[in-house]
Amino acid sequence: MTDAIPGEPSAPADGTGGAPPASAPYRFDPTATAAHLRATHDHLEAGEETGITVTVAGRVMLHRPQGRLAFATLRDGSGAEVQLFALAKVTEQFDAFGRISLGDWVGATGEVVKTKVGELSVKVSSWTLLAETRRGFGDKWHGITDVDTRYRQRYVDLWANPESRTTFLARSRVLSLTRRWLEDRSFIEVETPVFHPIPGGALAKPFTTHHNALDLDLFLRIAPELYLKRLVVGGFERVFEIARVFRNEGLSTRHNPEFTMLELYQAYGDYGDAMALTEELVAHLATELHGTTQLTYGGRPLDLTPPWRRASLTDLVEEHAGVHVDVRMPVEELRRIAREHGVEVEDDYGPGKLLLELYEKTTEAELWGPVFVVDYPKEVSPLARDHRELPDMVERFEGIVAGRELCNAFSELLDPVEQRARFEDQARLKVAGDDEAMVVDEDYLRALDHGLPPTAGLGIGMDRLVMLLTDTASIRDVILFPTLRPEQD
RNA sequence: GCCCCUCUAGCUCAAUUGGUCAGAGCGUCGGACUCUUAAUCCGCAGGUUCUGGGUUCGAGUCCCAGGGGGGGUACCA
Repeated sequence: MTDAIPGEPSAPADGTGGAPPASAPYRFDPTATAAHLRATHDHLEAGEETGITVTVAGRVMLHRPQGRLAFATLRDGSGAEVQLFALAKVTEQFDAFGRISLGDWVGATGEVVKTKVGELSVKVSSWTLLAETRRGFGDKWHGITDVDTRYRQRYVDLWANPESRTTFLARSRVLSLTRRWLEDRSFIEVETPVFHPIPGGALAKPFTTHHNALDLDLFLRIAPELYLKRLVVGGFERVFEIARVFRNEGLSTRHNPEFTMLELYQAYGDYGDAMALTEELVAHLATELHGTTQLTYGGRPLDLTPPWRRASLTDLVEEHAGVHVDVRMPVEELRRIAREHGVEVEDDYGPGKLLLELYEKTTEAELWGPVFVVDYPKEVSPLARDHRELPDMVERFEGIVAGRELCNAFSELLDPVEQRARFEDQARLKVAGDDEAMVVDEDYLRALDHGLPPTAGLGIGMDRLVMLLTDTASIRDVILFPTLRPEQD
């Protein structure tokens, strides 16, 4: 209805004009959604009228004024579209209806009908402009394909590209279904601090910030793990948190500096329970979203049907690198094997680190999965409990799905004395220059002193899980507002 | 951090080997039209070709630097 000014706001400096129009109502009461109308009135014959009056509201996606008639296609929050059908004889302010612009928000009241050619419509008796667009709305056929615009102006992407909308609705469902599924199994959802005085629970570089009143340096959490286990000590036997975590690392199609991690802890369980829980949860989500656990990802089949394969890390290395390795081999031999397989090694790598490097460089990328990679070296797993059979190993697994890590879990380390020793090993690495190593968390050790029962712990990258379930290639396609460099004028 | 690719009206895209090439469709604005479906038809407006240098008689096109974005790699769960 107004001049859409390309690129720049057109509103006069005095603040008059522009959206929303002065005439916009303060509230509006739609009585039906487009999806509802389609579901209930699709059977109408062409030309049939119902006598039923409804009020709808949404954004104008197409507009076809035609003399004494005018049509507009309205899309609303239901994601569906319904046609508005205006006639000079029937519709109030008919002339103005003919000047609606693509992208305007319109509310309209009228009878549910099908036009002579069979299009379900609201025959508009009265209508109101709820907001007008002052920016061009994008190509009505191609939508918005420029990825910069899609990420920076998600509000445009969501309207212009239905598949984007579908993906984010799927994300919302995944979170909702996950909560319900866990609550049905007696897990309670908790919230733990985002500000940590000591970064912990994972090996990663933190963001730092400062609290002025306390004159205190704080870290944005890299994982909620240590707080959640404190809650198990406190008697919350099954807890979970859907936690935004922050890691000061590179960006990629699989990495965003802030991302969402589901962590859960289950008292009296071990890592075998965590595997069962993981595969059941993921299968449940796939079934709810797609009606099947047989999916495709990036054009490749992906069968999420439980049970998933379980294979030890060392067996997988043998399978893919063709070499038998064991964490108890002499460190020189492991170093030689690693070098032979083109793995760059540092002098201070112990046997466990060498084994992990060998696995990550030769094997991990070859795995499509789903597969649980089971049993990791103690040296690289400071929070996991000693393996009940294998020396120098811990009860830990990672789930690899579609060639990438989806989750990480273990039988939790319970013993405060052992935990202190692990922390101190980490602290030595930190001093030696490893800025991802952990530091000693005295309060966490004190919590363990109070007694942590046998506990299974699990962390799932929810962004990556949503990628799997929506068949999207980049994590930016499942994060509404991904981290980008700021625009500059 | 490093490497490669990319950036033209609001949107989607064109512009032989550097040579009136700055264009089209859609959208916007104005007009016509009583059942349209990406409606159709007529008309107007709309660009510092990401920015800044350079080479050249001549640069959207080639070179350099910077910026945004994408992909890969490194680091990284």
